[in-house]
Amino acid sequence: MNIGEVAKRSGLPAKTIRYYEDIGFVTPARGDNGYRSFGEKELHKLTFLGRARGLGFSIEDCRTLMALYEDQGRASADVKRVAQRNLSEIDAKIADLQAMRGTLSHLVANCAGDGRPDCPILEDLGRG
Amino acid sequence: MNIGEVAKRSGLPAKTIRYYEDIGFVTPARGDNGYRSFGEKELHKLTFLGRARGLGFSIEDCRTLMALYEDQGRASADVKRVAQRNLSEIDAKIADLQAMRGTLSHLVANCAGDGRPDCPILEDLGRG
DNA sequence: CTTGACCCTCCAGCGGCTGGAACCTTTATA
DNA sequence: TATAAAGGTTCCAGCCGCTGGAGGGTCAAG
Repeated sequence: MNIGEVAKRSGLPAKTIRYYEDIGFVTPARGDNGYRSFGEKELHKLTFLGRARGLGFSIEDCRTLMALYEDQGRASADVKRVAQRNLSEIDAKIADLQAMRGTLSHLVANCAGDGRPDCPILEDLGRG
Repeated sequence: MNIGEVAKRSGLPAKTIRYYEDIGFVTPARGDNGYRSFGEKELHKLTFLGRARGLGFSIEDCRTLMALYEDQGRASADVKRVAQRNLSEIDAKIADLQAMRGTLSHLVANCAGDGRPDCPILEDLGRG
């Protein structure tokens, strides 16, 4: 399987797949023409990776998860720990964004948004 | 005022202030010793900037907001437009994160997290 | 034999800083 | 007065996770 098909089937851009090879995530074989040649296993890995990234896991987390995935004797506790840490990071980000959102939506709501120069948004930002 | 004091009073790291000078946000005078010399106006600008960044505005948005702030005849509509766009970007990010959070917390909740290898988190990620 | 789709490598850049090296200046202390 | 600590300077590199583009090679169809 060439990179184009793997890209299609995994949902990852070819560029990203090459990058994942660079950082040692997959090591596809090479044909005589120099083209990468992927098997089902590599495709599966990449799909796993794409999903994990989609759930907000960092590349390093993915490395850990991948290793656990391939270790038949792993303890689910190890996986859960990684996932829970990710979950709290996500929660922290959501909280940050919601705090921003609160302030900003308040300001937006109070701004006339017309041709006059008076603007509570700028007033707030400029409060020294 | 040297950079250290501006850093303290604006809440921004000195490094960041130097960076903001690099990208043309402030242009402090220089003393004979080469040290940056900030006035109240620069401090105020930096504080504005810090607040705007804290509300999630991009550097480019900040540039726009700063210009509007300094333009006494601006229309509040122009400011509001920028703020609203930022608000929808924040909303989009929150929605993304909440989708992740939903899936992930579901998986975490269903993972025993003990010494056994069975793990719905990995199972889900590996679903080809 | 050419066209066009695919593949390759390598380098640069995104945003917004941040760390560190290597150096100079000012201030406080012994 | 010597010196050490605390501040300032520049410049270059790196963070994350890709992404774009240049400049090429390869392959299948017409």
